[in-house]
Formats: sequence, C-alpha cells, structure tokens
Amino acid sequence: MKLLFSKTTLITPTLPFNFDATFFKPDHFTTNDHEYKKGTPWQTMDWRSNKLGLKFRLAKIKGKSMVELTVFSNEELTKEYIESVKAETIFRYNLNLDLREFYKFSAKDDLLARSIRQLKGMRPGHQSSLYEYLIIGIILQNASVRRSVQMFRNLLTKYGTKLEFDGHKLLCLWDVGRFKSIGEQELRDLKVGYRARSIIKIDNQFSDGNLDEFDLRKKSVDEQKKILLSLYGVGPATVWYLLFDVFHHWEVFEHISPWEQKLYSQMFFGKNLATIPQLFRYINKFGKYKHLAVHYIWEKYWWDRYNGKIYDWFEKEIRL
DNA sequence: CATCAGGGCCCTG
DNA sequence: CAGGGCCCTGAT
Repeated sequence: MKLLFSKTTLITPTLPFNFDATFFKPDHFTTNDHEYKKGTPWQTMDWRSNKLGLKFRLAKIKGKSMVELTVFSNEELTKEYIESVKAETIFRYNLNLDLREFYKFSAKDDLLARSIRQLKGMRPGHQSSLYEYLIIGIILQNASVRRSVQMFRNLLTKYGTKLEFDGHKLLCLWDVGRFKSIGEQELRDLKVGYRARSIIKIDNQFSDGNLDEFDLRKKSVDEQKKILLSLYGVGPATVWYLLFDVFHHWEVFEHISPWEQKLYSQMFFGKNLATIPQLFRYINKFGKYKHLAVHYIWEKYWWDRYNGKIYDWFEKEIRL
C-alpha cells in the first residue's frame, strides 16, 4: 500500500531533550516495522483502523528544539485525527516528561550521574501499543534475541501490511482480531512454538473487547498488574516490561531474571555475579525513580556498544 | 551426529 | 509451592 498523503505537525518537548536517545533505543531489537538512519526514525503505526507511516525529525525553531512529526496515510486525514496521533506520540515517547527532579535527586550516584550526563534529555518509552507489546513480550520468552527477531519477522511478513512512504518500505502490524479464526498450527509453522497458543488467546481477548489499553491506563498499578497477569502467557517477567514501557511506571522494579542479573552485576559493581538482594539494595536507592534510573544505566551501556565500545562480558551475555 | 540450555509460563501433583 | 513440559536454535 502506497501512502500518498502526508501532514506535518510540530511537537514541543519538555527540556532538556535528547532526540536520538528518545527515538532510538539500541537495545530494542530491530524488525522491518521501523528504521533509524542518520538520526531519522521511521516507523509504522496501526491507529484507529488506519495504517500509518510516521517520520520524526529534530527541528530547531528560533533556537528551540522541536520534534517535527510527519504522518503518512493512504487517505486525507482530518485535523482532529492528526491531533490524536500527536497526542499518542507524546504519550508513548514521554515527550511531556519533566526530568528535572529525577536528575537532581540522582546526582549522588556516580554511575547514574555519568549515564545522565551522557544521555541527558532521553525519555523512556516505546513505540508500540499494548497489543503489539504483548505479542513482542511473548516472543521474548524463553528465547535468545536472534530467535525472537526471527519469530516477529515471520509473523509480520505473513500477517503485516507492507507500507510504502517517504521512500521506505516497512511492515505495519496486523489488525487486532487477526487470529480469530486461525488455528494454532498455522502459527506454529512460523516457528513460534508453544507461544502460538498465547498469541491467539491474547488476540481473542482484545477483539472480544475484554481489554482496552486506554481504560487500563487510568487504573492503579496494582489493578494493571492483576489484569495483565491474568492474561494467558503473561507472567511476572512480561508484566515488569509492560509496566515500564507501556504504562510508564518509573517506580516499579521487582523482577530480575538470570541473564539480567549477570549484566546488572557487571554494570553496577564490575563483578561477575552479585546476589539478587545486593542488586536490589543498589536499585532501591533510587526510590520512586528506580526503574528510570536503571533504564539510564542500561541504555548508557547499549549506546557505548552502538558507538563501538566493546565489553567482553556484555557481548558474551547478549548473544545477538 | 546427539544433547542441552535458554531473555517464562502453565499446569499438575 | 516445586518441578516437569513446551518449541526451536545454536553451542558443545
């Protein structure tokens, strides 16, 4: 599908603002639904039953940093619609987040202070809707990055829509309810294994209207946790990702998986294996910003790697 | 070649 | 509440 219509709008982010570290996370695995080249991110978006292409650029207007968002579509879009895309973009990428208190309060820790200096103005956030993130969360389970990427690619290639916009060809996620009348075996053929059942069940719950992302956003963390955990195939590890990336709770940090334990041990203490309580003692120092603090430290190492800096323990553990 | 451990979760006992 | 089973892939 060729997206021949486009509209551009401007977003004023809170300051300080780091464009690249906000729109590009080197630790997120790359698939053909988004692309980042020379400081420009492109991505697709399934929004209110339209398949969109989005492009972001940093614009300087009267010396002020602004985000220029261009929305590509296959039909003329109303002003209200563009406004809704803009609002959702601001939400997903936390462009209204005020980081000043966090920065002030965290300057005491040397590692965090260095991470903040390096990535100052970076926002946490994720491009995906809850539905899409649940699918990603499920294919992350019990699999290496390489295999997760392969699974997501297989799904996108088979069920996604190919969009052409701004000289790019990217795939857009399928509609919610796509797996309503699809058997488990068809998904298993895409090498997702036992995860096929979880994907189908979650898709069904969305299309039955049992789950609404915007309702969930208004609920308390505990309620969100309870509802997410009740989904088939979603456990504590997946909920932990969701609460941060999709629901923007900076204070929740309760889960450390074995591979993360190894990486945190090196990052925080420069040693092979710290105990889980040791790691939590360090993390809990950051109080209501503990997950945000770890995000800054985590991203710092990924950006170092992206810029060519090699740590043996890091390479060994991430197995790209 | 065979065996095995993963970036979890569900289900059973 | 502990532990076996599940898929596929790459490492050994």
